[in-house]
Amino acid sequence: MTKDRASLSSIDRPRRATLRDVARLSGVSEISVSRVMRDAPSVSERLRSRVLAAANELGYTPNRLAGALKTASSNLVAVIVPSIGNGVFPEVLNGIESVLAEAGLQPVLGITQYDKAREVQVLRDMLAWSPMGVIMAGTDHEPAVRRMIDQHDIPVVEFMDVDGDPMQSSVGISNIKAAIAVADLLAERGYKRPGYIGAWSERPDRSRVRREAFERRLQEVGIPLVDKEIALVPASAEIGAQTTERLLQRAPDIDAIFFANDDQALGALFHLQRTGRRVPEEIGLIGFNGIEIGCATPTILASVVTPRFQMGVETAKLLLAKADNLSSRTVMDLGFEIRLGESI
Amino acid sequence: MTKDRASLSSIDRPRRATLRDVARLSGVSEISVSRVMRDAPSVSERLRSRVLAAANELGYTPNRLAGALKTASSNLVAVIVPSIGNGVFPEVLNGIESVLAEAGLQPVLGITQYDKAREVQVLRDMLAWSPMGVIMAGTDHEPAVRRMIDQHDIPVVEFMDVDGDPMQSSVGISNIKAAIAVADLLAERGYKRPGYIGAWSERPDRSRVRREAFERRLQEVGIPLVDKEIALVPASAEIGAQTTERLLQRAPDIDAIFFANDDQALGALFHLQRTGRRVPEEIGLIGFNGIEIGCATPTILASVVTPRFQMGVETAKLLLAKADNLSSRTVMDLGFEIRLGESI
DNA sequence: ATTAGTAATGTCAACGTTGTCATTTTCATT
DNA sequence: AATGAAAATGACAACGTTGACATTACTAAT
Repeated sequence: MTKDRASLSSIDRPRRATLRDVARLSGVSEISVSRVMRDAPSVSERLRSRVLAAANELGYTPNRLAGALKTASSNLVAVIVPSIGNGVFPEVLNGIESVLAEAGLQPVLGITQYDKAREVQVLRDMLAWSPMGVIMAGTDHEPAVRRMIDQHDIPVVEFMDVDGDPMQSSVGISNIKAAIAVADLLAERGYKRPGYIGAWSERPDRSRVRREAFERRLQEVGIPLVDKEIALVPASAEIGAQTTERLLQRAPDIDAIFFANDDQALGALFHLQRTGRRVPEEIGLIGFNGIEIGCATPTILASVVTPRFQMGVETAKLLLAKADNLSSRTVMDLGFEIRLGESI
Repeated sequence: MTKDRASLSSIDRPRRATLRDVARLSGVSEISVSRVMRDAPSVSERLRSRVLAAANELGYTPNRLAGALKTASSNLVAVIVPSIGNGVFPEVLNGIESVLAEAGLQPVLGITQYDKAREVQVLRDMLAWSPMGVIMAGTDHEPAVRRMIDQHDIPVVEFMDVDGDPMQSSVGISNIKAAIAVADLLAERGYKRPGYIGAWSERPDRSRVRREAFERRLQEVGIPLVDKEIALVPASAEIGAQTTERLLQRAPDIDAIFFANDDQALGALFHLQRTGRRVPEEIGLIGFNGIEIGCATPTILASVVTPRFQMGVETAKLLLAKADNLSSRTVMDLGFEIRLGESI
């Protein structure tokens, strides 16, 4: 019964230093240490340096869990994307991160695998950490998502898509406008028998929206869609080659194809060239997203170039703005650009 | 002086429900609610359902900040990568996430921009959240990194590279072995005048390690490196074309090039074909990483195929294992595969 | 030297959980 | 019915921080 304190944690190894430890060592109060660590005002230079020295000596690291609990706010930002496999989300993420890091915020990553139910689960898990904001892809969610957001009332920005109805704000491009632009382009260039190729059963929904708009517009301009082929698996160059082959088997007279993504489009381009079909003379190709490699191919791939990095940047910036003014509502259409290339 | 409580938060809007609220509504103690929410043992079915009903009615979400503070442990995992722009880290991340999600863990993403000082800062910020583990790229860090890890004693797995000396465990491939394999391949195929192309001033260091091993081995097998060209900017297809052109300008008799990455290699491949040089007859090309698109090109790109997704998976699995047994030390060499393709 | 006003520091009580330990209930045995 | 053991529930005190408010130390004006 001699020893009475500090024998709780495992023998000897000093547990993580706390404010109290720093306070004791530097002979000031805990709150003063807290103020120094947070660069709060009203701290004398003398006290500050004394505290800093002690903190340094102990290797003190603030415990954000405690701080965030007390202040009911954190520097965490929930970032929810459907996937990180293909090239589009990493680039947006990159933009998001660059802005968040600047502002001292930390992204917590959630991946939904294009599964709406999972999205709800992921969001729930993230909200448990009281993030200061939420960034998520797309505007089409389970009702539970909106409820949760409302309850926590926390800023949210949805990115990718500007066609849908956002909970608060959205940043992206209009897939419908893009589809129309491509349809018009095909008509203008004199194509008569257009086809369409997609992947992964049109996940996410916005690719379906785009295709439907494409079909509608083609109808309007008098060159209705001849046929389409939607792969069941995620997009890839190889799948692009396969789906193209299948599509052309069924409808050999197709003279142009609009792809849901550049991976498939490139696969198709290479495949057609390999098998001796001339692009764009015999068949025109246009992809979607405008990935960098498409600019370097012997035949430059035509594509709808989406501003992915910028989208991330603007999304994050908008979130920061909303943190100050929650009620603001913004829909930011960043627009796209059609790179004509040589394949159409 | 009539009203006395609950008038703190903004008028009317109910703040987030807590355990206490659920407890009151269901007429049980807070700790019981806690137990139900955590699926702790020793809870009767009757109580469980009563609590669940109340929790549901209030839309209760546990506050992990409080829980984690109390238990001094979280389900957060710090994941620190140099970049998310190029194709390699997203794929690893993908693997990591798939395993973490399965285990109910959440990745917090930190990006260092290949900056060692920034890595320290990022790690510090993340440790403030008491993550249950840390995953970081590479084995070469500032001394402060190791100190922080030691102090928090927390499991860490370093991925990418298995040549260096890990803090605890590492998962990846040996860049040195890969470099040797490529050098040997070139010799074996009868190339006499090899060149090398890299990017971004050889960030990260492991690309430098690889090149040096490459040079050393070439020396050994009697076909010393003729020349190299390291771009100052990040890798891309376009840069690949430029650097190749520059290299060949200086040393037109180079008959094979080893690239630090596939983006540059593909850019080079396309560029050479565009400008009428035959690959591999006049010049052989081999890249690094084995990105998917390289398999689909008219001339299939030779490359060192790295198991990026698997690397992520094994890294995360290893972290989970270490969570149970902190002291375990493992170095897991996943190996690589050389895809010969048609460009060499 | 007194005063008033500001800057610097401190005390105390939360924030929402959960671990420990105490108490009560339940249930199979005798 | 009495007993004991196990299961179910609860009371209480932390976890490490910070906001509100109180106190003390300075500074400048009289």
